[in-house]
This record gives sequence, structure tokens and C-alpha cells, in this order.
Amino acid sequence: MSCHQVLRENGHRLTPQRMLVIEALHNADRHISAEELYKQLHSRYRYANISTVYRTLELLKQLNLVTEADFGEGRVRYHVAEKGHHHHLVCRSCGKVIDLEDVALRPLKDTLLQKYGFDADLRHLAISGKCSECRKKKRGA
Amino acid sequence: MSCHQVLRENGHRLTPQRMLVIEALHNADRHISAEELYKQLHSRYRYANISTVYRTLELLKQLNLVTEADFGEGRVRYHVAEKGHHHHLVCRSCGKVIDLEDVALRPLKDTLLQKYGFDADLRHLAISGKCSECRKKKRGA
DNA sequence: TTAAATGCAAACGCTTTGCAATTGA
DNA sequence: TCAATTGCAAAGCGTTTGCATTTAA
Repeated sequence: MSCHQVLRENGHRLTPQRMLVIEALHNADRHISAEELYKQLHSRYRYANISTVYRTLELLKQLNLVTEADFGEGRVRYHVAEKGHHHHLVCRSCGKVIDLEDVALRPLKDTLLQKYGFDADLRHLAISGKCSECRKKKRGA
Repeated sequence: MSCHQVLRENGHRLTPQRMLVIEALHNADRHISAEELYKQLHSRYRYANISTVYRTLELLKQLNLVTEADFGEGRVRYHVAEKGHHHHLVCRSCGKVIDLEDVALRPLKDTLLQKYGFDADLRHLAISGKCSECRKKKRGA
């Protein structure tokens, strides 16, 4: 089911601004920030406003059409929910983001449920640390 | 080695404000925010300033005396490094924070190192999800 | 004595909000 | 038509910064 349909079915209007935000979210090849969405929107429609971007994101979040991810940058990034879940390894030295397979977190999720009765939401988890290259550099230096 | 010693050895002054912040950090039974530290400091010394709290925290961070943790609240929380590492399960429904044993994350850390060459920093990791009680409630409702 | 540290106020970056004007259905 | 949505400007929040004053060593 498309974002457009979900909006309509929940009684929300399909405004040009919303359609542009949704399009930008779908075209993004990675998690995208509100500011980046706003820039894209603004380049296509001069009177675009960042408030509208935030309000649209809030709406899409409520409808479970987008999810948030926090990479510890002091801002949140957004991602189309239907694109599936991602896990990331963020290198503290060079900033590189490594995608992590879902299976790598499966054992953890199972452990938490069994031992703590806790249903962990590991969608868009970001783990910080140091990537192999930066570890090599450090050792060399 | 105490925080006071580390400060001295690195050529930093032991001001009353710093000592109060350090004391509050040590007395805190959980991760504490800058605002909370400021309130404690202010109650003991009226002219205390939140800039000083932030500057002290920045310094202690650089000296590896405190570590930061992000619970996704829009602010960062601080913790005395020597008190050891904590992992937390944060319930998205009731806000409860469950402490997680170190061993629960050991397999994940090993996997990330072996498969991705990534040295994950899992100190103060916060995993959001739903606790057992809230899961029960949801099922009942 | 003097560089380091503080207090204050102002600015910062990201996000939210009040309100009048606009617009999709 | 008219409630939902927007644009704008202003405010909110946590955090940082410039600068004159104070202070630990």
C-alpha cells in the first residue's frame, strides 16, 4: 500500500508539499534528515517551509510510514518504513556507516526476550565504535 | 585514581564548582543530565551557572572520567566512567529502564569484530522496546 | 602574579507552535 | 464551502560561546 493511499484512507489531504516530501524520502538511498528533505523540497518549490517538512514527517511517523533513526548527530534521520529495517555500525573516527545484516542481531533479540521478557525494537539500531581501517591506522600510528 | 587527582595531574584547577559537579556525578544512582547536575549545584551554590556544568562535563569527558549516554530523550546523560559500564533496556510504553548484564552483549560484540572487523563500543548502550509488563497489558487490552 | 576558570548574556542548531491566509476535497 | 494545511515568524529547548571578572595555584 502506497503512502498516498494511507494518507487518503486516514482522511489526510494529498498536498503537493506532502507528495514532494514522500518522493524525496523514497528516492533517498540512505536515512535522510529534515534539513536535507527541506533542501530538496525547496529546490522544487521556492516557498517550501521547514515547518511543513517537520509536520509531514510527524504525520508519516504516526501512520507508521516512516521511522526515525538516531545516529548520535544531534538530529534525527528518517527512512521509509516499507524499505525495511537497517542496522548500522557508525565509525567514531571516520564517520563511515557500515550496514549490518539483520541476522547479526537475531541472537541478541532472542536473548533479551528470553532472559528479560523484553521485546527489543532493533529497527534502525546504530552502534558506534571503530571500523577495521581506523583500527589499523591507530595501530600503525 | 580519583577524579581530583586526574584533574590535577593534567594541569586543571580544582575549583569548588568542579568538585561539586564531580560529587553530584558520584552520588547519582543513575545516568544524570546536565540540567539535573546544575540543579544540585545551584542548590548548594546560588551563583552556579549551567555553562560551568557543561564546561566541566566536557573536560571530564576528555579526561575519560565520565561517559555520555543517549537514551533518545533529546538530551544526553552522564555517568562516572569508573562506575563501570551499563546497558539499558528502555521501555517505550512506561519509560522503565532495565539494567542489562554485560554478558548479554558479549556475543554481539564478538560477532561484529569477527564478521565486520568493527570494534563496537557498547558502553551505555540503550535499547528501546517494550517491557514484559507493558506487553502483558497490551495483550489484555 | 597570571593563566585558567567562572558568570553572564547572547547566540547557536534543531524543532515546535500560534495564527492568519490558503487550499484540497 | 470549510476544516485541514500551509507559510511565516517567533519561541522553545538543550547546548555553546564571547568577554569581562574572578580565582586557584
